[in-house]
Amino acid sequence: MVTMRDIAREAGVSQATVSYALHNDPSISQPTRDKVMRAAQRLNYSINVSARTLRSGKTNAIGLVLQDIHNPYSTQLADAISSYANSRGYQTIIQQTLYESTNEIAILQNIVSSVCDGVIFSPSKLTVKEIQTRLNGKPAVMLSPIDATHDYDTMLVACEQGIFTATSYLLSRGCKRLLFYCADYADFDDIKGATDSKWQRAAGFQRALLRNGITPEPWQFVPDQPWTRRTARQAIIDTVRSGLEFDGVVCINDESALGVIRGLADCGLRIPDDVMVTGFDGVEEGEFCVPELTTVAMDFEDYARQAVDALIARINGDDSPARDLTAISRLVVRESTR
Amino acid sequence: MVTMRDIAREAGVSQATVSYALHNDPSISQPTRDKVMRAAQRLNYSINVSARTLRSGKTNAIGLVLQDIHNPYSTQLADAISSYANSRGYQTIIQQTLYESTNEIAILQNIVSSVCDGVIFSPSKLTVKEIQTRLNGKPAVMLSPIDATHDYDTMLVACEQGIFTATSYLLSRGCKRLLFYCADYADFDDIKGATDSKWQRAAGFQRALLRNGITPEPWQFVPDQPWTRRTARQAIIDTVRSGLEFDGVVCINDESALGVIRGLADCGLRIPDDVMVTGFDGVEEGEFCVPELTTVAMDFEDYARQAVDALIARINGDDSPARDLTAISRLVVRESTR
DNA sequence: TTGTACGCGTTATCAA
DNA sequence: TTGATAACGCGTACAA
Repeated sequence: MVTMRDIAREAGVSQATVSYALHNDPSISQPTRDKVMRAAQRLNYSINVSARTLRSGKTNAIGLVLQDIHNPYSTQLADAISSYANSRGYQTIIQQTLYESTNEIAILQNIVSSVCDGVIFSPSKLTVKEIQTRLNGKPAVMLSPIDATHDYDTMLVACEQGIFTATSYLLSRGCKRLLFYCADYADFDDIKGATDSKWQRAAGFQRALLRNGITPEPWQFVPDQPWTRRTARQAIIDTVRSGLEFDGVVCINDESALGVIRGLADCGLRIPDDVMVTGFDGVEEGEFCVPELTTVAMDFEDYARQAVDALIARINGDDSPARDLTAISRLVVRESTR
Repeated sequence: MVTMRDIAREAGVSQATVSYALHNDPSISQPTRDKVMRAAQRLNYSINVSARTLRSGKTNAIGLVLQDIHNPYSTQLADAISSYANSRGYQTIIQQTLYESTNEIAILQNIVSSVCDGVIFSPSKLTVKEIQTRLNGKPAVMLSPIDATHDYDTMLVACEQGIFTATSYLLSRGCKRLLFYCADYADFDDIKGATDSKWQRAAGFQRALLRNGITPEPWQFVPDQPWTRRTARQAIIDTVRSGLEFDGVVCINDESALGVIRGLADCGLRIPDDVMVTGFDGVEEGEFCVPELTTVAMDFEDYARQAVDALIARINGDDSPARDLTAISRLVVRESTR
């Protein structure tokens, strides 16, 4: 390994001079700087990141902790965040908790161990308070937490509003028997104040029905499932086979919607003629499936920008009160609705 | 930040004793160890990774450098590799070169800076020789390089064989007018020895035709394109509009195949009745698109295991001659063929 | 304008 | 069985 000492020897200066020269410190003369630069080139020098971090306390990296990167939403989010962080001079270290609190704890440990300067964290089992005690003062931005505290900047998605929009759209297109995929049935009064993203989405569905004079009924709710293509496909097949009649499915996210589309195809139902389908997220796959997916699309770039900007501000010492941030979303009408 | 010194003070021992105790060194007595452990718990200690790395020279991380993580193949590969590396006690740091040699160089710099103990590298512009000089002796495993050297273990995919299998299958199902998406037409003799994965795939297509007594002709080759859904969709639409008749498309990868399926749907053609389609990779999306995609599926777990095992062996000092490694692939027949 | 000296938190060697 | 002490490579106050 080539160190600054090696360059110093090669260039006939001290190690400190090398450090200054490589950082373009104005106190170094141009000839000396050139001499150092050339020596560094010749020896193929590259700085030791551990030593720099140990000395400076800065890593120039942010952590991105997601529950699971094995789905298009997460990978698209990771892509957007790492690209934008990069443009702001930060590396991104991506980790997944796989819905295990032990992993959450281990990752938090690791983050505090000066692996990164701050973290964008999507909690799954741990509450914000529990996270906070383990974070030991490291800056963090939370992604849709279970409990609403105001200790950290929080990225929100307008779930209730988005599903309300999608549902209203399906009603306006003539759907009479709408299904919501997926949530267990609950009274509107029980869920309308929920902070949990699942219940917010269910609430948006119910509000749209009520607004149109329809009282939500239990049959309209396909029971709670993991939000994956595989489970959605099977669940909708089972629903069709049960003999239930419906002409539209409001899906809780795009991945489920893709599974629902596939399951309806398995049953020989035509989309949108027999059944209309909407998603929620705006993942790329929705542009290329057959039929293309009508969805409430989030602006991933906007989301990434807001989250990363907030985190970097905190890293740089911003101590203003925690803020709630919401990314832009909009309805994108494609082929899965008429 | 809590350091070993703080624990030492808290537990009334020296800092070195703390280090030994935390590493379960047998020379520390049980009572002392307990005392230290409790103190560490109390203070919510977590080790400083930079200091450990600086001192030990080991990072317990591997780099994964891909050309582009914005596609299902790459994300699935990244997922498989990081999961398996994790099970072997290594963190994975994922980076993308975005097909820019400047990025490749910058990332190599960064890797050499003791950010990780070794790297799994997918070259795009740089030759293996160029990479080697910049790698400065760091262990590496190459993913399908442009030039075949034998300085590094190399992960190969049986491209020629795989496309041969897919093409042969379509011929056996009665296809008479096959298209290959996508490669510019070239004589079989020109390409049969190619190492480049694109030409290997084209060669597999041609060999299957020749084996069945068919002479490949230029009209069968849709011109070279980026391997994305979007370009494939447009290209196949243009091909149909040009009036060319065909009854099967052998696609160079799954993502292209998904675009082709979508483009054929745009043209009102039925799959597999009017046109059959095959892919190559085995990405998950192929199980859920309409129709499901027949493809030559690689075993991502097997691929990840071989690549990571080889790299870790090198990190641990294995200096046997470089080996070529090939992941298992097999034809998976689904709905896009009859 | 450049060099000296020290410390960041850890691990490893040697004494005690 | 434990404790001093010296590195690891870099950044920076301060001296020259």
